[in-house]
Amino acid sequence: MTDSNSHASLPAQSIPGDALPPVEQHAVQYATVRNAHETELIEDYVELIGDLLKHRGEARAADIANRMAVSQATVSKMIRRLNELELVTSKPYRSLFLTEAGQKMAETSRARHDIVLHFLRALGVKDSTARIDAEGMEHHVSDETLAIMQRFTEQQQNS
Amino acid sequence: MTDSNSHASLPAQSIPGDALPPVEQHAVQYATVRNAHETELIEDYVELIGDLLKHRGEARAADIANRMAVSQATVSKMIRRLNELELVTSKPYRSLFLTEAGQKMAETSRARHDIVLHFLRALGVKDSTARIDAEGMEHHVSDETLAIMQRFTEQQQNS
DNA sequence: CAAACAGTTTAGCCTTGGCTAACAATTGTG
DNA sequence: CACAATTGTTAGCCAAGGCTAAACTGTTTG
Repeated sequence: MTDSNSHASLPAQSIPGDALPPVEQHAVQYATVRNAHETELIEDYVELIGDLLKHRGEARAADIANRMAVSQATVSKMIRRLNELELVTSKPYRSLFLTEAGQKMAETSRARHDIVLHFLRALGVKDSTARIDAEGMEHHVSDETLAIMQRFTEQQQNS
Repeated sequence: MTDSNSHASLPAQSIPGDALPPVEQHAVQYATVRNAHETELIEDYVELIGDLLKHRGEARAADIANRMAVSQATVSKMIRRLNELELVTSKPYRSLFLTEAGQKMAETSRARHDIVLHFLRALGVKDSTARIDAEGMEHHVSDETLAIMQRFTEQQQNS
């Protein structure tokens, strides 16, 4: 399969997924993924907190624990980290709030998430699957790809 | 799967990414991602070992370390795990080999990886970006979405 | 054939992100 | 208003996946 594209210019490395990439490039791929993993969870929390604030007016640790299917202790520990990172403010036994940095992160994450989700739906993936896939994919989609996904979704809609 | 949209019945949840999903569904999303993370690294190793065997005839720990941009000690430890999981066989100071289970996993991973990579290229993402994104995305794409991606790529090519 | 070098493994450390159990504070109700 | 229920926190455990440093093989070569 897959000579790829037949007509375009593509002077790039392209070619099938056949040969091994050069070591340095390969290393960058893996390092990028590893890196993404470090921020992933943080972003998920911040994004969720943002959503809860928006739709519920408050974000309680218990809510987060339920929605993430994780123990309250885990959430509590995580909130301490988010505090240290100055992404949220929290007084014990009160709702959480996002700092400015937190809000910015929440918006960015939410936007990425929505673009990926809408793209998958536009592609023809059914809703429940799209939601799951989007949750996993969102942290691994580059800006370049994101832009293309968005364009694709728009085209699909005006048709 | 995948009649999808526009005309069909879809009584489903659909609608914008606007409302919060019901708690249980939300929980499943996160749990699925967490789960994927556990196997991700394993799959990456197995896939890479398979590729090295195929293209180089042997898979040495040093190679893996270089390509993954990780220390040799880390690789060594990981190989012990892969051994325990009966995915690879290794004699000390010799090349690695995949067990049957390992080969199967390598092929599956490789196939997923290629589908995602080719899809991204077909979408118009440039090669170097596509490689990075594919590396991160491959573990989070459902079979349903994968099938759709493959179909899309094929259509794109016969045009 | 011994020494140097490259490759591998082991030991021991660190951080993250889970968990349970026990305790503390807040809220809601009889 | 007291006390039960809910919610949050803390302590202490575990596994995974990194790291460096040190020890050990195996191979190459002077």
